[in-house]
Amino acid sequence: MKMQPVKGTRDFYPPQMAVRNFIVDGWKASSIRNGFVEYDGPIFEYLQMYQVKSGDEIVEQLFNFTDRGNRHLAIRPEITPTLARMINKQINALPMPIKWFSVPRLCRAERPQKGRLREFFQWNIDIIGIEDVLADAEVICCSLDYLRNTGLTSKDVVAKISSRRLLAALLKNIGIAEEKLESLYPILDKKTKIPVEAFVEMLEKEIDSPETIQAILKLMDIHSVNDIPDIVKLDEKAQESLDELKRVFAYLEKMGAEDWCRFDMSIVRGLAYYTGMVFEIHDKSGDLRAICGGGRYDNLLSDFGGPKVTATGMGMGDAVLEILLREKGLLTDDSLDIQKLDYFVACVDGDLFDEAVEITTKIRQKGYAANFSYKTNALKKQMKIADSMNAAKCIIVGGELKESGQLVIKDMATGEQILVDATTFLE
RNA sequence: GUGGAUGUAGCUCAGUUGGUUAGAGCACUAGAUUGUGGAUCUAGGGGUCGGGGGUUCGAUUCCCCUCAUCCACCCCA
Repeated sequence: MKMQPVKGTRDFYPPQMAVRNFIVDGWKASSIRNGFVEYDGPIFEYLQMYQVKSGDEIVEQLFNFTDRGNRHLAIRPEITPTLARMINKQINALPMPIKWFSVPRLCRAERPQKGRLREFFQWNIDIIGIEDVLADAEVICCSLDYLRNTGLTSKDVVAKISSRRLLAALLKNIGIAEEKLESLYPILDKKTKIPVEAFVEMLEKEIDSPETIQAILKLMDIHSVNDIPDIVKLDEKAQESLDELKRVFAYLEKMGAEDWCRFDMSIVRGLAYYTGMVFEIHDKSGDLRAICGGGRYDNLLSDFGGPKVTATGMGMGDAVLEILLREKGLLTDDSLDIQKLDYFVACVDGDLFDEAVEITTKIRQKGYAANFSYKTNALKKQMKIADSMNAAKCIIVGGELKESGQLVIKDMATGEQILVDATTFLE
């Protein structure tokens, strides 16, 4: 019976695994540079955990199942709920602030397409317990820090930043009721993704007043924080939110990221739980979906039964990132080593085969990466294998060992070879 | 859930106005006077032409169904 891989999944053969490691290692290095520590949780949780903050629609996008104890479970589609659960559980013991990162493997039952799979990896960083927007700026900077380290520049990507709090205050100012906001966010989120007519049409379903719709259109067209007071009257709350957003940008400037960042009213994020700063990083050509997204979610921990603790964070998936890095030539198939050896042991004399195995074992016991050929075929052949395995050095076990107890050690990069005493070398 | 495109070797693809044993490059294996890698050359293995049905003397080619993949919608934590 021919078995097929499941839709939307990937097989990581060694070359693809090298790519995955390249990405994940970069994420981890950036996290550590920026002072985050790693955590992880289970790959499945109670289904209910994902229903708390999202509706039943989300459940259709989940891989869920029932275990033998009739527990309704789901494979994690994101790790933030797990994070909230874990932090709530130990909230009194954990030193604040918490700066944690994770690279969870996630699954969502969506239809696969470019940059979107059903199983993927997502880098998450979160800062919990810092109310100041300094934490928001730091999250953005850490994301950019990683991207900069891959070789991307501010010409390639841009962090688009806005504020849910500001948006809410402004919408209220133009006469939108508090309870309307939640249903409006997903529509506003589409502003730049669909034609204006379609956007207006969607708004008309929610809002009766044509003047209000016009006001929204004007609002969504704002491109600079400084233009806001000219377009909308600011009440105290809006002014506060605006000042806060300006402080985010001030911090970003101090962190040297101003070239990479800009205010963008159209960044809303579909998700309901964001309460403050929201951001997405996009490729500048705009052909790809968002590279990463995140923001402040001050109510999530309390929504999960904990105390009210402030939090901000972001997630970056591996699929879009890989496409972008390849497009920019920053990741090519032959730029990554699949294997690296300190030594390859080549045996050219059938009588010495057991010796060669012993020698390899001793080298391994000394802590080096070593491999040998399973056959004593032509040296030429074995050199080729050594080369394909990326061996730094090749040890030749042959006549010299028989005659004078010596080994030939060839440096594969320079081609130079030396004779060493086998016993001393292996001590 | 909707629409479009594509399925030929491990990979990227050619091919056939319907006609004998279906090809190339890369990869793999083995060689090129048997102790020296990255190159070149030679040879070899590997395909029920995605699957099923139909038309036909004959189908990889034409028709229908099906499955899969990719792309765009929907959605996107």
